[in-house]
Order: sequence, then structure tokens, then C-alpha cells
Amino acid sequence: MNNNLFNEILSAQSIKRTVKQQRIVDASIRLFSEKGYSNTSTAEIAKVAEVSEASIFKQYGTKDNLLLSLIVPYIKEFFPSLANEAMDQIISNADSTFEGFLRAFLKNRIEFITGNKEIFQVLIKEIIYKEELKKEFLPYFHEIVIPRITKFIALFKERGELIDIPIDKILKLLFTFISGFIVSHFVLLNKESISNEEVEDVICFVMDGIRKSSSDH
Amino acid sequence: MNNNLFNEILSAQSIKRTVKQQRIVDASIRLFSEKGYSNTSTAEIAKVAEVSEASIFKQYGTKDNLLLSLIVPYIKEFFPSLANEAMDQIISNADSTFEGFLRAFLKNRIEFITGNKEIFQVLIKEIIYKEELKKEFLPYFHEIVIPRITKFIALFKERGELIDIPIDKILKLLFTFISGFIVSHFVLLNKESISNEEVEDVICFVMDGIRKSSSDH
Amino acid sequence: MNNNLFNEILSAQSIKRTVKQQRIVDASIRLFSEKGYSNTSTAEIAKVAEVSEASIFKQYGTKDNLLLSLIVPYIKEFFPSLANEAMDQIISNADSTFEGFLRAFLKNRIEFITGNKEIFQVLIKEIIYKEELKKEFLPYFHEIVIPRITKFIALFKERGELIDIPIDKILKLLFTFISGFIVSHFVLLNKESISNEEVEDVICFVMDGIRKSSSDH
Amino acid sequence: MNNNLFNEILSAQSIKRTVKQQRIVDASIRLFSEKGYSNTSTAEIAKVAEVSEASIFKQYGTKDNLLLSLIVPYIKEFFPSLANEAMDQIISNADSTFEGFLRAFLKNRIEFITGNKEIFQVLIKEIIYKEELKKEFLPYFHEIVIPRITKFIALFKERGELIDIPIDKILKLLFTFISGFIVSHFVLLNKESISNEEVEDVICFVMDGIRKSSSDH
DNA sequence: GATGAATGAGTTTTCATTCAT
DNA sequence: CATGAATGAAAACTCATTCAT
Repeated sequence: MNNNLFNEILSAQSIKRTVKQQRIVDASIRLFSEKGYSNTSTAEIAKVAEVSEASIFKQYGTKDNLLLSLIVPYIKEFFPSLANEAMDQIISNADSTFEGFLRAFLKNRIEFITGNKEIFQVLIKEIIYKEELKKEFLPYFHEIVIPRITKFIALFKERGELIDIPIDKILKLLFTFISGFIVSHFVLLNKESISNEEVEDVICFVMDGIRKSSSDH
Repeated sequence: MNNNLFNEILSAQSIKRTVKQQRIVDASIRLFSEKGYSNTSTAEIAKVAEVSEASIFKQYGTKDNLLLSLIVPYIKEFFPSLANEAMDQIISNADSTFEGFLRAFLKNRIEFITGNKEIFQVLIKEIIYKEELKKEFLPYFHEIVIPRITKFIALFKERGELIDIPIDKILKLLFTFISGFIVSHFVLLNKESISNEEVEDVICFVMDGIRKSSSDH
Repeated sequence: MNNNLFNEILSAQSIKRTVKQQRIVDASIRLFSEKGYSNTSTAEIAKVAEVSEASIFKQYGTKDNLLLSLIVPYIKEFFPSLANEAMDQIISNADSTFEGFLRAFLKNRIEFITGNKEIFQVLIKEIIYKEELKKEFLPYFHEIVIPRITKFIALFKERGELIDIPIDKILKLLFTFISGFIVSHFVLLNKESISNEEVEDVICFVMDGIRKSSSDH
Repeated sequence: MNNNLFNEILSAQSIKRTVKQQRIVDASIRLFSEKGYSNTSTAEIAKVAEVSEASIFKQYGTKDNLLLSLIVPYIKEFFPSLANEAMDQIISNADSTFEGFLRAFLKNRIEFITGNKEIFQVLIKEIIYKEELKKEFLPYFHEIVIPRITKFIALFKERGELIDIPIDKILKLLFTFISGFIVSHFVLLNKESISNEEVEDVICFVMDGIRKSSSDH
């Protein structure tokens, strides 16, 4: 499974980038992730990419479009891919439990982000500011992510594995926690990856909370 | 208990702001929270505040200093206040449980943020970008927040209320979840407040997770 | 009678220009008239006016608005002024003939243009290109100039002085000829003024054409 | 008689244009006439012509030369053609009067311009700005147009048809009026053509002016 | 003959900042 | 204390032009 975003786009969209065009992409992602979109000038991108500013604008028209050209394909790749590949096989698996699903899901997404950490940082940093981005992002989220995860939660809830509160509450709590966890690691703390141990802690927390269970003592 | 930040600063620091100075502060917070620091020009602040740009620079010297002047007192108020006032009385309270502590803590912080939502948004949005801000923020976090919360967790863990994993892991999971929850509400979704019902869901999730307990059936 | 446009505006609109602001106006008119709007850069204006480019944009916002700020008041002054002052006294004059009216009109407008030749050139050169300008110009033309001249022509036609064709045809022929004459002198040939002799030739031509009258021999 | 400029050039100069080259010419004329030379980029021409920008520069070297390549042949065709073909037969005609000459001249030139309105617009719009163009244009005007028309006027003046003022004054008044009339129609008002009725009005005006003749009543 | 890729030198415009009054 | 006026520096963006293929 290849989680590198740009290889994916490359093969998917058959875009042939010249060496210089690729350098623009690389420099933009790096600088945007380090300093933020607003604090990065096209002059700086041109310098780092060792191309002329004109080349950037020839290709992308505006700086804003450059940002979108980096992020939108990433968004469109980020969520759909989570299911088509790994998820279906989990659920068909014999010993499939919600815990197993959660573990697979987390590892899959963490792997994906680890391979494209910088662009993930750009996405998170800019989605706060740009309504434009939210509008690209939210439909994908509502139409693809939420129904998909809802399906899983419903399934496991029917099997009696999950607590007896409405699915949308479970979803919201899960989403809040997991995204908070991932964002604080990759964006705030700028960690390279998340260890298996940390993943297990998260799963443990999500499943059973922090209260000492009565059966423990 | 008055959680309005600026009243606090006003009384604490005895700064007497003229009407115009107050308008600068108000305009800055509003604009920074809406569009971000980088995307707000001093000309725009001056226009909204109905003062001259020169007045802003007379007061604050640089635009950067204006931002810090808004945020730093907020940071310094945000965390210390959580203990000095409400927390100590919780712990001394008769029926003090971790759940009770968590409830009081959440309600207290949510109330604080609700009263100063815009500046909270500014803080969150800018702390991602500005190393300068992280440097202001992290010491406070490490020196004041962490020890304080650690003390509480240790206390309740000793009482056997909490799961038997290292305190710093509990702290990290708690922090990740709670901050994720609060940030996604107040910044991403731009909600006005968080309802009691939502707080109870969070507490429930944090304490017991989402797994159906064996005693439920 | 003071035909200098900017003195008129100055007194009319009570705009107080600083020395530098006046230099911007002067430099713009000069350069626009010499090289055309499109071929004049704001950098060049700044250099000639010995101000910073920023000062130009501080005042006018855009280069386009700079052009309009020069031309629109000129348009609004050009046509109305032709009647309020000189024309009414002509018509009330004892020996008022159409020829006399034409002579007064031509001399009045030629004097006005001579005093502001450069901005007249800018107006003519740019009105060809800018729909924006046409929209400023045409209403004034239709609402103020045409009715006014029509009134005069109708008056003299009633007196039996003018040829028996529809007023609007007379107007159109007159306008076409006179504007053609003035534009070719001041814009194409860049003459400083138009001599009395030339004015008399024009009047002669307009009144009687170029055919040798039967009474001449 | 074929007045389409490019067919004329084609046959006259035996230039074989490829389809793409012709598209460049068409696009340039269209865009230059709509927006003016300065406001039309070579990129835009290339896009409209559906060729690469490089092809334009391969052909014409510079954008300036592209403009000249369009206009200069037009100038060289515009004036000479007025005599070689139609004019000589007019004068040799039995009932030749100045009025007849004027009518033939006007109709001939109006037909010519109507068939190439866009390039006529380009010529007029750019001759105002470009000294270069004036230098191309004026010699032709002085060496070919003026002597030719002077010859006609002198002829008809000798026959006693025209008013008794110097020939150059008649020429100037005629030129001013006719060019003013044509330019205002085709460039300012962007009319498609000029009707026979309008032509007759012009002739009437030019010949006899607007004064009611004493023999009319 | 045609073009995709690339750019140097501009262009308009923005912006934080200074200073005399 | 307040500000109108002014700006250097840099921002985003444009454009005519070149050149290897």
C-alpha cells in the first residue's frame, strides 16, 4: 500500500511534472508547513525551489490556487482511502471487534499522515483560516467519512460491543478525541510518528476510559 | 466569580485604558480572531477602532507586540486561575471524586472561554504559527498546569479511582482529549458555548470509554 | 472668468491638497497626456512627482481611480460651465444670431481647453478605451449638453436662421464637425490653441459650407 | 471592387499565411480593436488564436512589430486606393461636380472602412499614442493624400464651384469634418456602417452649411 | 513551423512603521 | 495624547521575450 500522496496523484491524474514544477510543490509544502501560508512569500518559494516567481504564477495563477492545488487532492485522498483498502478486510475478518477496527484505522491513518506529515500540517493550519478550504473539506467529511464510520459503529453497536448512547454522540466523542490526539502530535508537538505503545494507550482509553474498573482489584 | 479577561487584567494590572485604547484592543481581538493575525493589517484595525494607525504604534510599538499584549496576559490568566479560585475548594469538598473534579474543571474552563471566546481563538490560531508564543506558553504549561493537574491525578489515583497506568500517560490522554474537544468546539466549529449535556457526555466518555461494560447487560 | 479646472475644483470642493499631493496630480496629467494611461507606470509618476509610490496609492487606492479622479471632475466641469456663464448672456443679447452664438461658444470652449490642454488630451485618449469613462461621460452629455444646445438650435431655427432639417440632424452634424475640429487640433496635432482666424473659418464653413454661393459672382 | 484589406494584401504581396498565422492576425486585430494594444497581452492573443505565444514571436519578433505588421499595410492601402481605382473615372465623368466627387469619395471610403472596421479602429486608437505610427502615417498623408485631394479641389475651384478661400483652408476644413464624422461613427459610436441618408446629410452640410439660404423662402 | 517551459524585469498594490505638528 | 502625511520594503502578479526540442 502506497500512502505517499503525490505518487498517488501522479499516477491517478497522470500529471507530468517537470523537475522545476516538482521543486515548486516541494518548496511550497515545506515552507507552508513551517511558517504558514500567510507568512510565506512567493519570492521565498521561488528561491527555495530555485525557479523564478514567474514560473510559479504561470502554473498556478495565484498563490491561493497554489495552496489549494496542494491541499485539495490531499483531502480527496485522505478520507476515501481509509476504507477502500484496509477497512473492508477488517470487518470481514473473523475476530473483528471494534477494538480491532479502531487499531487498524488508527495505524492506517497514522501511517498515511507520517508519509505526508508536512502537507497534513498545512491542511490543519490553514483549514482554521480559509472558509474556502472548509467548503472543500466539509462535504467530503459529511458525505464520505461520517457515513462510513457510522456504518462501522452501528455494526459493532448491534453486536453489543459499544455503550448504549446514540451513534452520533459516540462518533463525535471519538472524532474529537482521535483528531485531537493526532493533531496535537503531528501539528502542535511536530512529532515524526506515533508509537505502537501510544496507539495502544489511546485504544485503551477510548474503550474503557480512565476509571479503575471494579474487576481490576 | 468574574471570568472576563479584561476586567481581570484591568483590576490586576491597574492599567487605565482610554476609550480609544480600549477600542484598539477590541478591534484587534475581533479582527485577529476572524481573519488571523497575518491577514489583518494595522490599517484595518485603525479603521475599525476609529483611531489613527499612529495611535496603535504609539501604544504598542509594533504589530507583533500588539498581538503579544493581547495574548500573554490571557495565557497568564488562563491557567493559574483554574486553581487559585475554584479548584482548591473542590478537592477539600466532602464528596470529591475525580469525576466531580473533572466536572468542575470543565465547567470552569468552558465558562472562562465562553466569556472570552475571540481571544481564545486568537491564542489557538497563533500558537500554531508563532514560536515566540509557544515560548511564552510552554513554560506556563509545564510549570503551572502540569504540576497542578498531576497533583490532582495523583491524589485520585491514590484513592484508587483511576486506572493503573503512569500518571503522565493519564495526563497526556486527558489533555489531548479535553483540548481537542474544546478547540474543535470553540475554534473549528465556532460554537458559542458547550452545553451541560455535552459536558456530561465528555465526562462519561473520559471515565468509562465507549465499551459496553459487562455489568450493563 | 476662471477656466482653470483645478482652481475651480479646489474652490468648489474645498479639497486641500498638500504640495506632494498636487505634484502627484500634475505628474499624472502630464505623463498620461504624453504617453497614455496604460503606458505610464505608477513608479514613473512617483519619480516625476518626487513622492513615494505608496503616497499615490494611499490617496487614490488604485491607478484606475487616480485616472478617474483627474478626469471625472473635468468632465463635470467641462459641459455645465459652457452655459451658466457665457451662454445665457449671448442669447439675451440684442444682435444675437446663431453665428454669434457659435462664435461665443467656440471661443469659450477653446479658451477652457487651452487652459487645461493636457487633461483634455487624457480625456479624449482614454474615453476611447474605458467603458467606465464613457459611462461617466455620456449621461452628462445627454442630460446637459444636448438639451442645452438643442434649445439654442431650436430658438434660432424658429427665428428662421437655420436650414430646414430636423434639429437632431443639425446637432449631430455640428457636434461631429466641431468635436472633430477641436480634437484634431488639440490631440492629434497637439496645437497650443486655435487662432481667431481659424475660428472664423470654422464658423464660415459651418454656416455656409464650401459651395460658392450664387450671389458671390 | 474588393475592399477587404487582407484579400488585397494577400494578392498584392503574395504572402501565403498558414492557418495558424491567419488566426494570429485575426485574434490580434480583434483584441487590439476591443481593448487597445497596451491592454492586450501576447498571452491573450495566443489563447484566442489557439497558437503558442512562441509562434507569435517566431513570426513577428516583437509585439510592437505585430502591431505595425497589421497597420502599416492598411495605411498604405487606405489612401492610395482611393484614387487609382474609383476617383479617376469620377473626374472624367461627364456630369462631374464637386458634390459628385464628394459623394463617390465618401461612399468609397465608408465601404472600405466598413469591410475592415476593426483594423480601422486599431489604427485610430493607436495613432494617438504611437509616435512611431504617426511617422509611418504622416508621410503617406502629406505625399499622397494631400496632393491628390488638392488636385481635385483646385480643379473644382477653377470651375467656380467652390468658395473663394485658399485651397489649403478648404482642405483642412473638409478633412477635419469628414475625419471627425467617420471617426465618431466607427470608433466612438462603434457603428457598423453609415447610411446613404447620413452621407447625403454630410454632403449637404459640407456644401451649403446650416444657414437657411435666402432663396429657400 | 511549432511549442512547452522558463524567466528578467517590470507592474500594481500592500503594509508596518516613522515623524512633524 | 493624537494624528495626517509620508514612505521603504516587500508583497502578489504580469508580460514580452527566449530557447531547447
